[in-house]
Amino acid sequence: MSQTTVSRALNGFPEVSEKTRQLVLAAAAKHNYKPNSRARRLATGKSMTIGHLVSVSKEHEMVNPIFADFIAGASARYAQSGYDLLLSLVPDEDEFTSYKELAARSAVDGVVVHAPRADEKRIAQLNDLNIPFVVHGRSSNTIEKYNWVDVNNERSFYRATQLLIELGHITIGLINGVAEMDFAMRRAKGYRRALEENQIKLTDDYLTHSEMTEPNGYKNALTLLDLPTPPTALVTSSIIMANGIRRALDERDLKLGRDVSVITHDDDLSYFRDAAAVPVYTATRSSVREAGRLSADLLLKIIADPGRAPEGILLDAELILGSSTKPPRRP
Amino acid sequence: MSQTTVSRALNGFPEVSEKTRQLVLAAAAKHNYKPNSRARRLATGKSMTIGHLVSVSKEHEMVNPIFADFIAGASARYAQSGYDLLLSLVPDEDEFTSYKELAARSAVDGVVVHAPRADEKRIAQLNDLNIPFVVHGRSSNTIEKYNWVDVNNERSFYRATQLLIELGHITIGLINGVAEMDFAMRRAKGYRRALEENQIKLTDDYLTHSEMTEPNGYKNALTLLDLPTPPTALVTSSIIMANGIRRALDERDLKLGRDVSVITHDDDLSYFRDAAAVPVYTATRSSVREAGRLSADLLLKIIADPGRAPEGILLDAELILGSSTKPPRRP
DNA sequence: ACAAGCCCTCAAAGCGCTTTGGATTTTTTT
DNA sequence: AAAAAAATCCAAAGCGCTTTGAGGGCTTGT
Repeated sequence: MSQTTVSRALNGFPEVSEKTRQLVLAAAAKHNYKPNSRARRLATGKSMTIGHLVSVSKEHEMVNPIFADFIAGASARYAQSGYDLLLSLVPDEDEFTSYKELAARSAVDGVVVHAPRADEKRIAQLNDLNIPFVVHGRSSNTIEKYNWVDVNNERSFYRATQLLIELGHITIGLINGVAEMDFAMRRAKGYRRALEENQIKLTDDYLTHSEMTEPNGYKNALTLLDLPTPPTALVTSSIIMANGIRRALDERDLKLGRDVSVITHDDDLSYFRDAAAVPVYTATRSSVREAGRLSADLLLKIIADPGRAPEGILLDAELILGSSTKPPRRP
Repeated sequence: MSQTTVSRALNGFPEVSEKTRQLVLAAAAKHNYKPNSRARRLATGKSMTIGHLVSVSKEHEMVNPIFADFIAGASARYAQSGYDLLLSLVPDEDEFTSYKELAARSAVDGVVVHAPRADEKRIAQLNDLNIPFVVHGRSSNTIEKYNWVDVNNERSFYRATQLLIELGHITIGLINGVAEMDFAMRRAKGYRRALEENQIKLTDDYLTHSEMTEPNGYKNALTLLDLPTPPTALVTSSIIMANGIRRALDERDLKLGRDVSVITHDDDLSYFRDAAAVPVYTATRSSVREAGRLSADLLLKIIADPGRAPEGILLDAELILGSSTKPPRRP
């Protein structure tokens, strides 16, 4: 049997009879034959690989656990379509170089951009390189068109803050992510808008920006609690920070909910799933794993149809009521 | 200038003059030329890719955040040597199929095996497939030789338990990982050995096994605290579970350290780094990122020299004193 | 100045597939 | 039953590199 026939049978071309196809498939299964990906990729001109470049700041060397869940979502989708997932953690100053290199050696058919900043150079760069990409998040100060999957950060933090205000809180802190990140900016915006609409004036002392680690949650919570007029409620950007905040409250002998209300953004991480009948935290919840799935989906569509107009997918974070929010204690 | 010369210049062969090489390099840099990886891989017969297959249990769909840090360590090492990292999350029943497929289509030059069980079929399977691999962890019930990088789990949990006993604790619980996992088994063994050596008899009620999530830490801590004779000290396998334990203590109005002592294993995750002058948790600490680096290192060595005798690298977890351990309160 | 030797360069083959275009066989039509 | 059409199959080219085996230019020795 000729090579052509085998190739056609395996790749589902119509020029081969069903009978032959079955024969070929049976033989392939028997000998555990799979076309060599290297040869196949060279012949087809596709690399059947999606790149995920995660930038790691040189000093901090941190990898946000949300990547694990995001990638878990994406990976499942790639597997379905026969794509491989190439993961690369790059020092952030080398980011562009890495993209360029990937493009030059044509190692990937597309990439996912993680953690965009409000000013994000990568978008223009990738458009220049003409390599299909999807951004997980958005970039406020970017005018170019691009494909993205994001959560309604501004609106959900507006709602979270609004909820606290309705409960009677007036002094509300925000323990946010790194200031340059787009999502952090949007969240701060939502928070500020809610305060303004209710004529609440708070200085920026009530707003902290940092990498969303547990220790930072702790530290920033302490800082806010030490203000002359400490907040009676906190909004925070990550359930991991919320864990740190809880520790800070504990140390001050304050009780979560009773003494200080907390609303957290909840990415629905598999190792921090808040699935009790009454959730521990009142939260703006949106599954990052689902975002991964959708991003992968969108990217594969773009690759299949390069002429496609850029699309944005906005996910709704739900505001979930838990037991970490109560009216402030009467003084 | 001929293709050969360019190829040789770029790949550092001695048959080309230094002058020519510089010329070629300059031209390559100018046009941003990088050899097409697909073609190169076909020609060389190497795929220059390392596979990381992470198995995800279908029901739980969980991705342990330690992967993020482990892979961060490994990724850096691969990048240095020009290798790509192929990440695949596979439902655990498909594990072997995935390895076989990867081997058949020769998509990777080697793989890293994550989270081995005490009975681990993958090791024999990979040996059969004759594909270079390194196990992160070990498999107690496996007689075959293989390369591994592991922490001294038994010893460090022995020491942790011993420390609690020396402080005066007699009722000590262990909140462990999934029972089938090799590391969990070793940790339980170390814990039991310390108890036995001190003639402390405790039923298995004081030992819980589960996925190492925050909610499980919480739930299992509550279970133990509800025993007729509740433990005055806990050992746990993950700092994430420790966060859950802290929440459980909080709910019972117990103070970490004062009322209940806790020692946790600490993988030194970047988002949970316990770096205070006096650490929050007394812990058996070992950087999983470093383990990633070492695993990658070892795997690349094996690939470079297939004749190599299998090697095991045993890392020492340090016992770090923090403020979560005190003598038990006098009743 | 010529031959020998060395260093550098080149043309061509091959990696294992896919894909094209033509050849062969089978089926359908009249 | 012969011709036309359809269904199969096959040989060969090509994907963009690396690598082999051979040729060309330059330096050195006599």
